[in-house]
Amino acid sequence: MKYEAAGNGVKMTEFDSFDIEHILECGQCFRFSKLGEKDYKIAAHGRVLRVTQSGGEVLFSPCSLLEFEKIWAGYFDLERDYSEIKKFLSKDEVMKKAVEFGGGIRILNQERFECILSFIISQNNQIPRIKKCIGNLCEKYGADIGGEYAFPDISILAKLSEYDFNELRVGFRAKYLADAVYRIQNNLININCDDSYGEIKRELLDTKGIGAKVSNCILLFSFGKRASFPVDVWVRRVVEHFYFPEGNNEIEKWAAEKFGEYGGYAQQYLFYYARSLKIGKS
DNA sequence: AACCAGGGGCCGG
DNA sequence: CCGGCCCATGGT
Repeated sequence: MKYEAAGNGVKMTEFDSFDIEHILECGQCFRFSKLGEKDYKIAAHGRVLRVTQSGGEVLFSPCSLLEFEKIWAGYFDLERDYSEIKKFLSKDEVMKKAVEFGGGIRILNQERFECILSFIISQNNQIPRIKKCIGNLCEKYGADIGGEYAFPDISILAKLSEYDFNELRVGFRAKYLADAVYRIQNNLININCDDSYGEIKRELLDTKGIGAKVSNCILLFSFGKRASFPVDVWVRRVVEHFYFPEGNNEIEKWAAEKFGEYGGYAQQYLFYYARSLKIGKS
């Protein structure tokens, strides 16, 4: 991969496994909007970033070289070599198809506070509405960052009541959000150090509104626990369709044995593939 | 153990 | 255009 300053941004070339559409549409992130073909606006790290991809080039703007190195390279997981991951997963015929379909997926390294609240909102909810709810939260309590709004700081949200959260139209999740903010602020969920998978998982599961699926998303997307395999309805459908026509109630366990440390990548390829297939609705 | 809460997008009719 | 369906978790 190469990158250089270009106008008010940074141009990336000679890269592998990067497609901004795959990255944003595979269900891991909610704070983005589509401007055009492989042209997106993302809000993260208190900034707005436009990512425009065409013809073997990706332009990140506005963005300095320093900002690219310090923030976005990590955010987009650019240091990681995906060819090893893909090679391992593609030994399986179904996974080979899924990897080919979503070959440009990278797992973003997202901010933990935002990720925890976002995936509480995501429970029993669909992507357009999740984006709406998070947007409501940011517009009302986040800093203005030039036409967009940053995800609010914990110090702001810590002052809110369940009633305040309810006004964001998050429904019964309001009390979960208020509780999660309290638990993060009081280190009952420790987002500032790198504990083991088991420790974080326990802290998350002890939080009302966070169950198996949501905790795995948080661990995968913001704690770098890449073995996590969140099982949502799409992943369940696609896995049962291809591997267990009779059904399987232990898909997470199956994935752990089959994919091991690559579970999270497998899940993302499968999710993106499943959404395109529209299978199993009968 | 099965079912609802709660709500807005979405799909089929 | 509208009525029923979807959805992850906790509570009953």
